[in-house]
Amino acid sequence: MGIKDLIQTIEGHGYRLTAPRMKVLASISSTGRNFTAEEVCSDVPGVGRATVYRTLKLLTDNGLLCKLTLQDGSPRYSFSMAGHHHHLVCVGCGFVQEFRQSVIEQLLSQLEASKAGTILGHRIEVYVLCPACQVNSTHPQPEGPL
Amino acid sequence: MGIKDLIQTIEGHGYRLTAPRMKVLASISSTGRNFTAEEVCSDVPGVGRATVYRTLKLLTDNGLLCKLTLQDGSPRYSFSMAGHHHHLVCVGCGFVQEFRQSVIEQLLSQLEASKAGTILGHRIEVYVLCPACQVNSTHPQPEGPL
DNA sequence: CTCTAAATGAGATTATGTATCAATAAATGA
DNA sequence: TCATTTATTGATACATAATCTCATTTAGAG
Repeated sequence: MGIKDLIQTIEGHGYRLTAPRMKVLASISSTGRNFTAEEVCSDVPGVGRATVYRTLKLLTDNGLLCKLTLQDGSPRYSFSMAGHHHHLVCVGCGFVQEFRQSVIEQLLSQLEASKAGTILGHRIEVYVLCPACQVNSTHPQPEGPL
Repeated sequence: MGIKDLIQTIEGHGYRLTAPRMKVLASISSTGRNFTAEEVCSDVPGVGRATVYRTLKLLTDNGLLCKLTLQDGSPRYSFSMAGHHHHLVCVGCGFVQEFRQSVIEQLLSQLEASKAGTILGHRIEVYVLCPACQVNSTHPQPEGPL
C-alpha cells in the first residue's frame, strides 16, 4: 500500500490532510509490514498518542487497515488488500497474509441453516509458523525476528 | 457445568481447594451463563481481584472455561463443554453456543496445502442475533437483556 | 501440630485504548 | 485577504482488562 492511496482515501472521504496525519501515514506506509499502535507512536515524535489512535481508527473504519488479534490476544494493524477476508498470522515473525476461502461461506450457511440465528459477523484468524520461520527454528538464531 | 466438576478438576490437578477459590467456583457455577471477570469480582466481595483472575486463568488453562471475544473486542468467559470447538455468540443477549463443523477442518487443510506454513492454532467466532433476540428486536422491550 | 510450599490480597504497573476540552489550524465565503 | 466556522490536535484524565510484586496467610503433608 503506497502512501498515495492512503492520502487519496483521507481526502476522498472529506477528511483534512493535516501535518500530524501525514506523519502517521508516512510512518505506516514505510514500515512495509504490520505494526502496533505504540510502534507508530514511537515513530512519530511530536504527534500526540490520541491522534495516532484516531488516525488508525479512521483508516480502519474506511477499510485501509485491519486490526487483527495475535494468538496471545495482543492487537496489531495490517494493511487491508481485499474487501472481506481473514488473516493468516505467522507466530514467529508476525507476517500477515490475507485469505478468502469458499469453505467459510459454506460454514456460515451451515450455521445459519441450523437455526442458530441471523449471522451478523465473524472473526477468523489462523496462526501459523511460516516457511521462513520454520527454517529459523530448525537453525536457531541468536535473536529471532519480531 | 456443576460446581462439583469444577472442584474435581481443581483437586485433580493438585491445586489447593481454598476458601477464595470456592467462592469463585460457586459464583460462576451459579450464574448459568457466561460472564466477565469483573462480574465475578463483584459477586465475591472479600476475594481479591488478582485471585479472581488467577482462578479464571487456572480454569481456562485446564479446559473448563473458554475466553471468548465479543464483536466489540471485549472478553467474556463461558463454560467449555466439548474439547475443541468454536463460538457462536449472540450479539443481543450474549448467549454462547459452541459448535464444531467439519468444514473448518477442510479450511485448515486447504490453507496448510497452500504452502502457508504449519498451522499452530486458530480463533473462530461467529456473531449472531439469536431467535429470541430477533423476537425482542421486532417487539422492542424497555430494557433488553445483557 | 508443625512446617513448607502454595495461595492470597493490596496495590502498583502494564497495555490498549477512549473521553474531555481548550487551543490550533484548515477550508469557506464575503 | 480576512473573518468565521468547523475539524483537528495534544495533554491529560479515565476506562478496561489484566498481570506483577511481595509480605502475609493458609492448606495440606507428615
